[in-house]
Amino acid sequence: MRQSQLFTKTLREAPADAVAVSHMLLIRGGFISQLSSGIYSFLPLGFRVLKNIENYIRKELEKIGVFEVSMPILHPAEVWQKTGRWHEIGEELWKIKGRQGEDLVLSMTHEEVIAEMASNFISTYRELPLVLNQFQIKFRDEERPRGGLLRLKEFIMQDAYSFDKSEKDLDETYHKFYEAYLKIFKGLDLNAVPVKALSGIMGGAESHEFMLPAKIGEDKISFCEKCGYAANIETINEKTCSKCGSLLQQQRAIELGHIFKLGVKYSEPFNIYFEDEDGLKKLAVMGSYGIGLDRLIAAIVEVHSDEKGIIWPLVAAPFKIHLVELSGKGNLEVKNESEKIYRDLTAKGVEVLYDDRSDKTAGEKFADADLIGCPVRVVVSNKTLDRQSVEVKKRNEKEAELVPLDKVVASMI
RNA sequence: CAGGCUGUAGUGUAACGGUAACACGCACCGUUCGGGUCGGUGAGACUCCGGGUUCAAAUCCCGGCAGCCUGACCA
Repeated sequence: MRQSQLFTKTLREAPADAVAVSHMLLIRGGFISQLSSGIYSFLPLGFRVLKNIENYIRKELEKIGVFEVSMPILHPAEVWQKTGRWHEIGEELWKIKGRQGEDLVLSMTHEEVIAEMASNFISTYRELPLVLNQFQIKFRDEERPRGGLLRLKEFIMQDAYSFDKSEKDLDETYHKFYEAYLKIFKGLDLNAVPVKALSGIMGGAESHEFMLPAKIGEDKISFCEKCGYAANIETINEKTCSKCGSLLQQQRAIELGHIFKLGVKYSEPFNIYFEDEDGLKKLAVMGSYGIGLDRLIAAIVEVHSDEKGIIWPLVAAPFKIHLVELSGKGNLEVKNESEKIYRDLTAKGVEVLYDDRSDKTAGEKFADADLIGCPVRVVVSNKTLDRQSVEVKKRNEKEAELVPLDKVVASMI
């Protein structure tokens, strides 16, 4: 993509009301744009990040055998009344009226809808376990949205729902997600720690939250920096790590994901019965598993930035390579060589943001590249061409290196 | 929702109660070209909205609305 044509530009200063680092940088870099409190648009750069993360998570979850679906965000009140959550959940549940005066709910979560749907299809143990996944908008009428993307009224969630034959089978499915989530966060360079948690309005027996230690975090956890052990709700007052014995740190953390063993809380009201091997009718045992993608983006930026801007992990980066040409007004050789590299890399399927702007100085281009934070910056200038090469610098490293022109494309694939 | 803070151009900031200024950004001209070059010209604001006080309100008062921060809940 050519930066000269990119919608939206970077800002030198963050809006005065931005406090969170991620909020400031995402606004300054032109990733998001606020519509109102807790409601944001994704601009081209931000949308690419969102889609990259979504695709990454999708790939990882496909490995544990999920099927992807897409459920409505507009729900008839009846399904929410069936489980009692229509009344149980307070103001946070977004209720609206249809033109006939009928009550509707905006998708706060999808247990009800998936249970309603699954009840029509599950009939035998042979169909279990079943795991359905989606990436869908959630609406929550938050009392107080905050920190840019950290806490929103409307956000995208990866939410999966599992149906098992027994508690024991659910344990297995649950464990698969537990491991998959750890892997997903790790792949995004996030050191998230699982913490045993309360199930809250989701109900069910057991649940784990995946917490990322971060200054801006809203929750407190006891966390061992040595081995990654985190105290759960029962052991929150422990002083030392029960694994390695070192002192636990009280830390603020961001909740990135939450997994639940729901049991039969939803399968019961929706009659999700199946026939088991012995011909007996049994209730399917459910689990649910969710990650907030917008918050995930904010969290990445919170822990991966410096004073100059964002440092995206490879899988999240809007572009893998930021190609910067310093042709000034007239250096055709630099221009032509840059265009060629851009064409060649793009043809090979490499995602390149090409700073072809002719009205910007080198300093501005560098500042923007640092702010936007693509993992690799490639500079083409008369200086580098004198040596028949380009300059390659990783965003998370200090030193740049020269790469010969004839090896550039190959080295980037 | 309770408490607090703040609303001035796209962004950041000014303006004693005297009729809105500066920087960045944007447009144009020239200049410069490896870390936000320099100079010039120009466009851009019913000072959030509604009342009130006053000869006079961005400024003081009241009421709304909006945004942010602190709490609880959550991804």
